[in-house]
Amino acid sequence: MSETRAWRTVLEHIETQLLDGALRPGDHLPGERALSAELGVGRSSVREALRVLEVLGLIRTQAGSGPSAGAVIIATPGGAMSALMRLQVAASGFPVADIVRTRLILESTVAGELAERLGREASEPIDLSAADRLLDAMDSPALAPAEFLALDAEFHLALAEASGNQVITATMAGLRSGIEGYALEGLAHLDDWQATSQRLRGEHRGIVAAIRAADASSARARTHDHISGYYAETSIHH
Amino acid sequence: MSETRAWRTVLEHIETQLLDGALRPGDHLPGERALSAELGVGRSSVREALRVLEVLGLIRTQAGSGPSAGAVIIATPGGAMSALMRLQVAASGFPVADIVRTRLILESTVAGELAERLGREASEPIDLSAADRLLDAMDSPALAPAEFLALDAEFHLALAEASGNQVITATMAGLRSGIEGYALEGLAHLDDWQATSQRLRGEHRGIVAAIRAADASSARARTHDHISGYYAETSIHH
DNA sequence: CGGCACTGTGTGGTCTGACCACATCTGGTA
DNA sequence: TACCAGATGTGGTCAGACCACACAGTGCCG
Repeated sequence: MSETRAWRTVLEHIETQLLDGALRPGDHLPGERALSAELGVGRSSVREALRVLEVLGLIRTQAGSGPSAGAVIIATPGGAMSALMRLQVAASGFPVADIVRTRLILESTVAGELAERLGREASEPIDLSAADRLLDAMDSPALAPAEFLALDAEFHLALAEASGNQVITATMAGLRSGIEGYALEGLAHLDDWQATSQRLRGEHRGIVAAIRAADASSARARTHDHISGYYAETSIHH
Repeated sequence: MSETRAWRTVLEHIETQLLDGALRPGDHLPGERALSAELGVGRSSVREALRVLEVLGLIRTQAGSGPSAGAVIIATPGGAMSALMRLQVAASGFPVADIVRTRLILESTVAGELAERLGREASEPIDLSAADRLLDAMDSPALAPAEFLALDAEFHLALAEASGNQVITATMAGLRSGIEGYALEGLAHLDDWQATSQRLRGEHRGIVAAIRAADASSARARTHDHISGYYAETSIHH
């Protein structure tokens, strides 16, 4: 039973102190070398534990010396840890409907913002060339659904990238990958793939046109309709 | 560009392969020594990254050799998305500004939708009791910034949960954990914490009131102002 | 006397090399 | 054929060595 892995003991030690109140937000942790000696484990094990705590948002590390930035700092109250872990363990797949609704929110907003910015500031030009290129690529005749889907994904991501918000881009990439399978399955069962793909291509161009026209509300609406229509047609339900 | 911490490059490398589909559940990762050589980082850095992935439930490690238990295995069935998001946010270091902008979009929309649904459908009642409870908890006198921050995080998450969209809830949790450290730091440097906390509490109540009044546009605006005001005041910049 | 550059010290960040325990594979033996 | 001891390679861990950085003095110079 004493088979506990070394970094675990470090994690448990800190977690215990957090729950006890011995460590409170804002406190400094002992140095890595001190923890290592105190707990009888190697510094590398201490670091593995600290890395976990850091990624979980419980800790902030800062090199150098001095009071404000010398050691490691607890950044979050104790209960957050188990909560975070539970949350992440419980994540056994999201409902597709939730993914779609989130796409709607994010992408509509992105399209609207692009249009607004393009209308407002000429200083920092918005680069839609990537989107244009993908638009053309999707016009290739006899494109298989899977190939179209890949280009479509790139197109939507290109708009997000044009917006410059890395978080939205990454989130969209994640969402997309989460439903890729469903999306492909939906396309494969379509009655008239040719007609659908033509409609989707038209909608894509409409979105870009609305952005270029600096028509934010149209860009938002077209994006919204494009995505919701897509999932409605491909019969993707929760 | 060598600014990136070594273990992050490992994390990003694996994350990319996961999103690409190059690594699928059940696959074996290269050995720690191989990864170390391949990415040009030390084995200790590889281990720190693997430890994070393990705690996040994305990976299983097993000592020894042989096919079934030799290397490291991707253990995720596909629900890894929230873990991935948290990873992307917390580990790959997004600009704080992007995180804030994404919060603005997501949370404003959530508040607006809650208000709309509360006004429309009486069939499926919206449960705001958790939010109410946290509202009261935040009224405790002499609450330290860190404690307030924890309750604040729970409050915002409670609204997301009330909306029922699991993706948004998970994303918000990830975003939040990604900037917790910065947020705390910002609060610690405030001139008048008492006044600020009182204002924030008032804004919280205003948001909930707007939702209860089924006033979607007000709920959206109040949420937007609350969040953007918060980050403006705490001087959190990218 | 006041400010500024320099040096010392301790921290996290990283790499390397070395063990250990274990699961597996190998090959030889009964 | 059946079985068992060594070879092999993996993750788990440790110790030691640098580096870059942030700070606290220190002391020269204006």
